[in-house]
Amino acid sequence: MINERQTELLKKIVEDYIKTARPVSSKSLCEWMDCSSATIRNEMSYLEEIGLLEKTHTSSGRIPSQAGYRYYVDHIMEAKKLTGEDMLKLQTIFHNHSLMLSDTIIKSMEIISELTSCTTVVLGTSSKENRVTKVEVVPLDDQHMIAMLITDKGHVEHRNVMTDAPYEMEELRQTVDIINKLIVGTPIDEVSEKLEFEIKPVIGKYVKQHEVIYNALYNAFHEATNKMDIKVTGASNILNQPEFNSTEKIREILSKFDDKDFVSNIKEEDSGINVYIGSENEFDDDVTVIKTKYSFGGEEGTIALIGPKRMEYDRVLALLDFIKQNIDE
Amino acid sequence: MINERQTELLKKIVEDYIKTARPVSSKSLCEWMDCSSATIRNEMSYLEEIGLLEKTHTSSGRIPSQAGYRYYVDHIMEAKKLTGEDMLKLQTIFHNHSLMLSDTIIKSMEIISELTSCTTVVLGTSSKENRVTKVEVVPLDDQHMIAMLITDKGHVEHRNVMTDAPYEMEELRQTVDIINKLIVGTPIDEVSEKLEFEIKPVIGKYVKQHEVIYNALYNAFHEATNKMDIKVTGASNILNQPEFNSTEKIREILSKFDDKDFVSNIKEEDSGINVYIGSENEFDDDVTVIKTKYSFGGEEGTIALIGPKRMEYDRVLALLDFIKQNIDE
DNA sequence: GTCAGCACTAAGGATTGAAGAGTGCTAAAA
DNA sequence: TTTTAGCACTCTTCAATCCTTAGTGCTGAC
Repeated sequence: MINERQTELLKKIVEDYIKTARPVSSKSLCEWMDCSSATIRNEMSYLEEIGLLEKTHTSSGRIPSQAGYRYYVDHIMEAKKLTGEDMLKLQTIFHNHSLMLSDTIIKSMEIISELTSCTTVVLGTSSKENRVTKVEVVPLDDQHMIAMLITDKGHVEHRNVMTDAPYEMEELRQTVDIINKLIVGTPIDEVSEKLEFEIKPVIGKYVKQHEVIYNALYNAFHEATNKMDIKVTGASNILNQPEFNSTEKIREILSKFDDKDFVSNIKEEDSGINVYIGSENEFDDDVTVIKTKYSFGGEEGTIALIGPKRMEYDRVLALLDFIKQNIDE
Repeated sequence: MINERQTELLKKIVEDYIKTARPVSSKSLCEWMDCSSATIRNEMSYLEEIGLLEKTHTSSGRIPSQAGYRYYVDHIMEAKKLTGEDMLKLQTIFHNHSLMLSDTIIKSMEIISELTSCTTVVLGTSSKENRVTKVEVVPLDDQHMIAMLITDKGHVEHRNVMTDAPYEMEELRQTVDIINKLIVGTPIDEVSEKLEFEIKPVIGKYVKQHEVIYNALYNAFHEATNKMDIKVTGASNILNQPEFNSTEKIREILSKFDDKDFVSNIKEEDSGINVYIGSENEFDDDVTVIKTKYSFGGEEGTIALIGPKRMEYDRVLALLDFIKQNIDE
């Protein structure tokens, strides 16, 4: 479809534009291509014709179109090694073993956000593979308690619970015993169901105050097994990018970052590292979203990076790849 | 210092400016004050002379100066009741008892942020009054475990821990038993100390693998008792305010919101609801910070609201007061 | 296929002019 | 002594205009 020289040219234009954020003119490439600007213009107009380049106005230089970026990412760009500097910054975090995995991920994404002036998102859920290891309830007073749920993969959720009426300690103990006997080993996405249809009747049989205690605990565990952690880091870093210089655009993008339901849509299904450029993503036509799934033990989630279409694809991919590798240890 | 008519005038100017975000002209107040614009100009120029008003340029209308806002807040503004609408939106949250307190606070601050187009901050710590109720450790495999610490006021912290070398289950159990026997009742700010100087020697005496297990647990509990929760909500809402219409300003403010160390400085010492206008706060000369301490059971923290100096002080104060009241139940 | 040359286009910046919204000041009226 | 009408003056805002500059497209020759 496009010959070698055109490929080289496209590569150069994409990379120049990524670096400078200004349309690339034919003249600026004369020296590099060792020919006149007219020749380059001929090639450029061909690349424009087939949709890989575009102009911002009739007499401007060329910038890559969405398809141009796509072609660059798919066919031209070479995988890059991390620079020593980038690697160093991340490694110190992964070598700090006292951090929880989720904190490690969040911290590294913070760093990536700074390194690349993009915004990063970490979506965590505990996966279906998690099974309940233990349920623990610590009473506080006669109407409050803490309910904890621990899974075999090391995930912990806890909720402060208030009952609608005072309860008896002994009855609470009984209830928890029953739950523990019946629930251990249940995959967490089946916990609510199991509580309602299998465990509730048993409790009803043995415990007097079953209504009050069961309801409170059911709510706590139901919530705990259905929550999704969302962490957006470095939302302001993306403002360093010259394309976000209108307050309108900023408002638009940032309010999307604030919208949890919207952000949680970023969740990735595919297992590789995938690049969604412009309209290919649901987020905004002016950004590129790069995302990948991770899973370690029972923690499972998506990490994503959001930046201008004009982003350093090779570097960003190298960084994400490094993180992904490290999560899988 | 200023007579009644001047007070009325200042009040009107502040409130008009808060509403419209435009300098208030003498002519626009003629009808309201039932006199000519010249008379109003005379009064205005006096208020300017004593520093309560200022102009944006020689022939503009007047806007309140920082001192003007201060005077308004201290001497003129009347406490306002919440409107039914505002109250309704908040009440539904406070009546949902299945939420943890901290979630309730965060949710209500989200709503306030939206209602007022300000950004809100919730800083939570578990106070010194929290005492350890129980320490629980759940082993995952021979090098991983979950360490949990529960306080009498219902605060829970947990960490996934990895030891430097494999450990024996039995030894872990012994260690945890010892810790539990000695640590219950300790105020959480003394936990690290107690572990190091009183508990470590005992463990050393009875447990073979004490180094490996103790170190891992010490790190977990040390971190857990020193952490501070920071939650910034509605950072993008503040962008609706017309004063934040330059990308420079936006960048400046938002990057401060992203800086956790900076945000944690907002912590409030005083117990009332306090208003810090412009240079009175550490945040930025162009904003007002309103903050107050809350404490409920052992949870203690600060809630703050950050917006333009031109904010609806009466409404914001009423909203914060309502939350404060509700936290204290 | 490459290139020099030229006509053409749009953006960006500087300048100008007119309109509008205010003020300050002064002298007269109340 | 306070209020007011009137006027000169200041500054902002907006649109129109002009110039410069950085590009392109095209053509015809090499």
